[in-house]
Parts: sequence; structure tokens; C-alpha cells
Amino acid sequence: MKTKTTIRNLPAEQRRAVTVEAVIELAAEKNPASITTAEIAGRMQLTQGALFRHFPTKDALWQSVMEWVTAQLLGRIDKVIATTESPLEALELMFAAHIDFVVKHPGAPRMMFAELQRPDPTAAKAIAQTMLCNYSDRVGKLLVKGMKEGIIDPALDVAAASVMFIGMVQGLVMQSMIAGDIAVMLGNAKPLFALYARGIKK
Amino acid sequence: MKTKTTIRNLPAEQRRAVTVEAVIELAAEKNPASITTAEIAGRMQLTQGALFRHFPTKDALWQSVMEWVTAQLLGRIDKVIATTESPLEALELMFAAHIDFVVKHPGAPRMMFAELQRPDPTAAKAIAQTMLCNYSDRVGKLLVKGMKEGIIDPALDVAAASVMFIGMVQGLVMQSMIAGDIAVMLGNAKPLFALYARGIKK
DNA sequence: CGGAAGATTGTAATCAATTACTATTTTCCA
DNA sequence: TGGAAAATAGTAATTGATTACAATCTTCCG
Repeated sequence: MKTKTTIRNLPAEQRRAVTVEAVIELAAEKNPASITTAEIAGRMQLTQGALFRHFPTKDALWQSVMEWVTAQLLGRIDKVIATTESPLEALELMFAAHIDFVVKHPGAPRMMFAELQRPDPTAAKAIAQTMLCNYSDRVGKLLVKGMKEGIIDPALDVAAASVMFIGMVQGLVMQSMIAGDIAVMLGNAKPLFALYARGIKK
Repeated sequence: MKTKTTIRNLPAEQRRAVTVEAVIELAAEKNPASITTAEIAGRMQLTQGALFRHFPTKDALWQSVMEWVTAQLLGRIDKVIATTESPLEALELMFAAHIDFVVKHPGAPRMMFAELQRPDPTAAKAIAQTMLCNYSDRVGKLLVKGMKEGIIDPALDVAAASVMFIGMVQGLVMQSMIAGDIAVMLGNAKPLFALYARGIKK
């Protein structure tokens, strides 16, 4: 298998993938809503006009970005869920996988948040909403499973616990934005989940 | 005392206040980073140019908005803290006050988040950072007080619990954005805090 | 050489900000 | 106390920069 050394004249599919990655990178540095097509092109050593050869509109590009985030995040957590027996352990590994993903791609949650903020019902926004619903669903299912197994408090409010789970990630993201350092998330993830576990355990 | 009925020719200070409110309103409907000066002016029945009579730059306006949010939010929670003996009860009332504020002004947390995302160290961003540090500090002090009183788990990770507290608000905001309905926060606030309390109590 | 990928150049719309000007209040003293 | 003068508030038009997007060349590679 030969690896491409040149970044010019990439096949279309590969170029699209590189473009999505460039957007995620940029989203880590600034407000996603303010990212311009010129900036994206500049980041990947391309002219602005060339971008529109691979994406008909900017929104189509953003749609691809949201699909990438969805595939990445849900892919990671589904792998964890599939290989873990204990629901509580699965939740912890799922949380760790989520944080790991966010640390590796800080732009991803920002894209998510920015997309949800849009007033008009775009395709990209719908993908973001669906993704979070699916995410919340998986958390809820694990909680219910834990309740049936007698590990988790049977009186637990599953909806609240799901919101809390997502809120933990958001809280860490916010903390890292205040600190201006993404890595702080890694240090705070473990005690944060311990606190969560303490709240939901039987 | 006579009340002004006209919205034209307001005194400068009053006009600035109205402008800040208009921005908060707009931020509830769309991504704060995408709010234009023309939109702000349009919302308050004013021409775009007139805005720059009261604010030298757009960033100066955003600075005023962040100061307003700071004064409102910290003002509310400080009042709660000052009039409540029990630290656990204070945390619950503080959480309720925060949610109440966010429900009344959904644009406020969005402005906060958008400002924190900016790459350049603007004055507005600094205000947002300081505000959140102060907020986190107040949560931390209440937690420590509760630990001393023997109400809260002495082994609690205060930093993690502070992140979780802010994360709860963020989680609710995110949930309301997915649902497209701000009011869902009110229904989920109580069970969410109950879950939090369960995690930090002795 | 033929087609896909990229460069170059261009456009209409929109952005924050400034201009020259008018309308409205407020001030203050004869 | 009335009314000219000064200060303040707002308008309409315009600025140069920037935006997403399009049309037309040019290069590369099998």
C-alpha cells in the first residue's frame, strides 16, 4: 500500500475527508459559525473556489462534518457498550471514550453546539439533534439495565440522569474553555464520573 | 413620575440598556456570533448607524452585554447565598435562581458560551471568564462550608463538584435546544439537583 | 489525449463602521 | 418664564473589507 505524500490532486472522496478534518480543526480554535470557506481552503493549502468542486454549498459541507462527528462518537461508544457487561462500567468507559474523543477533537462539541443554536431547521442541525437523541437513548438504556440488575437506584430519574451525563461533558468543555487548556478535561474526568456514580448507585 | 411612551430619542444610558436587552433577545433566537449590528438596530426600531453613537465598536457593545449578564446572574445568586443558612439549601436555591434566569433570558448562556469560544483575548471574553471563575468560587465555598458542617461528604472532590454544578446548567440548556423548548428546563431542574445532592451528601 | 483537480478571476450580497446631515431635548439667562 | 443656543439623538447614504459562490482557464496523471 502506497501512501500519498503530495497533498495536491487528491481523489475527490479523500479531499472531502480532508476538508471535514480541516473544519473540525478550525472549530477547535474559533467559533464554528465564524468559519469561512476561505479559511478552510487556506488551512488545507487550497484555493477557496476549489472547495465548491467537492461540496455544492457550505451547508452541504457542514452536513458532512456533522455526519463525521456522529459516526465517530457513536461508533466509539457503541464499541464500548458492545464489549462491556456491567452497565455501570459501560457508562464509565463510554464517558471516558467521549472525553477522549473531545480531547482529540475539541472542535467536535463546538460544531455540535453551534449547529443546535441555528434558528432555521437545516439538514446539519437535524443530524446533530438526531445524534444527541441517540446518545441520550444509549445512556438511558444502560441506566435502566443497571436498575434491573440492582446496581443502580431503582428510584432514579432516568431522564435527569441522562441530562446530567451529557452535562458533565459540557461542563468539562466549558471548564477547558475557561482555562484555555483542553487537557484539563483528562484530569477531571475520573473524579467527575465517580461523583456521578455516587449519585446513581443503589 | 411620568413614564416614557416613545421609544425614540431615549437618553444615552437608557438607549444602551435597551440595546443590551435587544442583543440578549436576539441571542435567544440565533447564534450570537452571527448577530449583526443591522439586526440589533432593526429589533429596536433604530437605524444601524445610530448604534455606533452609543457604542464605539461592536465589541464595546458585547462587553456591555457580558457585564449585564454578570451583574444579573451574580446578583441573583449572591442574594440567595446571603439569605440562606444551610449550604446545601443555598446550592439548591442558587441552582433554581440560575435556571430561572436562564429561562427568562435564554440568550444569556449562549452569549457566554459564544464569547468563551473566541480565539482572541477580547475584553468581553475576559469578563465572561472572570464571571465563571467567581461563580465556580461561590459553589466551591458552599461545598467546603457543607463539608465542615458535616452535611457533605468530606472526601468530596470540590473541583469536580463545581464542574458538575455548572455542567448541570449546560446540560439543561443543551436539552432545551434539542427539544426546541426552553421551558423543559423548569421540569427537569428539581430531579437533576436531587441527583446532584445524592452525589455530594455525606 | 482526455478528464478530473485546482488556480485564477469575478460577482452580488452583506458586514462593521463613518460620514454629513436633521430632529429633538435640555440648558440657561434676559 | 420664554426662547435662543447648545447638546444630544437619530437618519440616510456610503465606505472598504469580506462573504458564499460561479465562470473560465490551467495543470496533472493514467
